[in-house]
Amino acid sequence: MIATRSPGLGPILSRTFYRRPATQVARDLLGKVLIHGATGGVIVETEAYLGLDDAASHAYRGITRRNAVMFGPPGYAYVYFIYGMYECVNVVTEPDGKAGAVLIRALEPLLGIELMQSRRPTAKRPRDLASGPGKLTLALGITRALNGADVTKGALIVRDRRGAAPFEIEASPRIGITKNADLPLRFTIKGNEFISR
DNA sequence: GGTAGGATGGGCT
DNA sequence: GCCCATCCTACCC
Repeated sequence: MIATRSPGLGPILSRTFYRRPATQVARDLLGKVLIHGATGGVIVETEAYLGLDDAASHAYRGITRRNAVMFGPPGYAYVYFIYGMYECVNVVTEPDGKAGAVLIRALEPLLGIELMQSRRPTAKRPRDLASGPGKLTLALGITRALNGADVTKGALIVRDRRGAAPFEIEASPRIGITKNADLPLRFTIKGNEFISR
């Protein structure tokens, strides 16, 4: 089902949008468009990661060199390296000084699809291009060089969308974690075929 | 349709 | 030295 596809990009999301609780931002990012350079897609799956109270969060044990961006001002990218091979992208939420971020887990490809395919030669079908946090960073060319980048301006941005069909939000447990794994902090566009599972 | 196992290296105890 | 906010291939229904 392609419930979200239709043209009409709106304005870039403001810093105020991100200066809110991670759980709220995670829900509200669904249906928005993540863009890097000539490539981009509709956000169809997110996860909220909280701060010092969330054992699954990189921020749980306090500030370190890796996670420092999560403790800074909202509206910046937190990109980290995982499993020796992949990178994942978050947007930082909450006011400056309070840790929180939203992991972008899946996109419905929208812009620069041919370029994404060339970056993801193992993808057999469009739904495999960006249906996972490591896949979408490859498809969009997002690397750790973008850690700390301002997502309210520049090459990596999130834009609103006009004229998209309405959708339902489904909440479920976060994927791939073992600690604090019961909370329903994963959000998906219900029925969308581009989610990670 | 489904899943088990391996790849691969930074981060932190 | 162990733990990962993962993905792909091979193999089995």
